[in-house]
Amino acid sequence: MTTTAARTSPRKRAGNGAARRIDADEIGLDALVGHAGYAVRRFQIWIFQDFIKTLGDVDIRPTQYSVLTVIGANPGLSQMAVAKRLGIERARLVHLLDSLEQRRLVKRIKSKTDRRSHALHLTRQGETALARFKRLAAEHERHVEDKIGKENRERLLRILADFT
Amino acid sequence: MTTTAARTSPRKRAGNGAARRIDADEIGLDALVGHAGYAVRRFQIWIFQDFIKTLGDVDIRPTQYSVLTVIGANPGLSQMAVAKRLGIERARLVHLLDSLEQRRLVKRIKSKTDRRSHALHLTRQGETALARFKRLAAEHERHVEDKIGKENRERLLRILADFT
DNA sequence: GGAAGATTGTTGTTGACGACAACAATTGCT
DNA sequence: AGCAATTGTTGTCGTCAACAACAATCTTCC
Repeated sequence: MTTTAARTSPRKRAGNGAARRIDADEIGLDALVGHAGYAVRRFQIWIFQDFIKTLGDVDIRPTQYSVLTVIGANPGLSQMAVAKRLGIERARLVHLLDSLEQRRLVKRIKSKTDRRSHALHLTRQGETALARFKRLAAEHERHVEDKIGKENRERLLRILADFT
Repeated sequence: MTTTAARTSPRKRAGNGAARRIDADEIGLDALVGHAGYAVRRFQIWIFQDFIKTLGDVDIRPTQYSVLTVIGANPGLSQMAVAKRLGIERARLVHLLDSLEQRRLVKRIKSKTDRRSHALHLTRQGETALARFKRLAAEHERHVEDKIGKENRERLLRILADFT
């Protein structure tokens, strides 16, 4: 509770009113550099924006893409199973599926073994649409490579493999 | 537009109703593996939750911490400068500062050189509080190390250095 | 077999957050 | 002096996570 870490070299003595014009990128981040969370947050914003832009023509957002992909690879899953696997709240998945079902990409089929749950399937057009989405997503992934480098991207995927 | 990539090996024939119990982690992610965005999103969620939990006693969220840190390292900045540097909307920063000012951590001082803008400063208690926050944030960062490994964390920071 | 407890999908609320638009006060440009 | 740009502010809208409550339906246990 002493003063040791209190002030970490203020870069600019500001008696009171801000003095001269500040060039916006000469502002120190101090402790923020070295915080993984900050870097990851900024990167994630960049990556999502590029994804949304790249898949803009087909109007598919990252979460929607992840839902479609999982259903496509595991037809018949329940909403609970999809939600748990993707780390989405099941309350949230309801709206996502409402939207995807209105667009005729997904079907909710009443399960006969458990009448509480729905078995999720892609429609025919859902499957062909997903194929197109995957091509666009691959293009997005190439943008990531261009941004951080091919090797760095692979390194990053390896580091974060446990979180998938 | 053909059928090439349409269905990528559904792991489980689901005639209609979902058959047996699904063990929740035997669900394939298919194309999602290999997408940097997905891994980064999951990691970011983990990291934020740990940050919020670790700084739970002092009730400081990541964005608040970043604002305090930048002001602490660059006293006298305008709201515009802080917002631009951190990639926050200036509209959003208004509420953040309202909250931090109510908690007596930050002062808005009317600039004399530009009467539109405010010079942002930490209060006395803001400085001592930030020192404590930094210690807790360092503890959080240690959790990250425990999770992905010391070298991996450094590698990751190096890869994403451009985004800070 | 039947009561008690858990699960599934659904609806609704709250709060953090980003994206915009509009506005008054002030500054800068010319 | 006049007009465009900037700064802080207020407000709206949409996304998203976290909860809580509920009806219908399993599951468990006696």
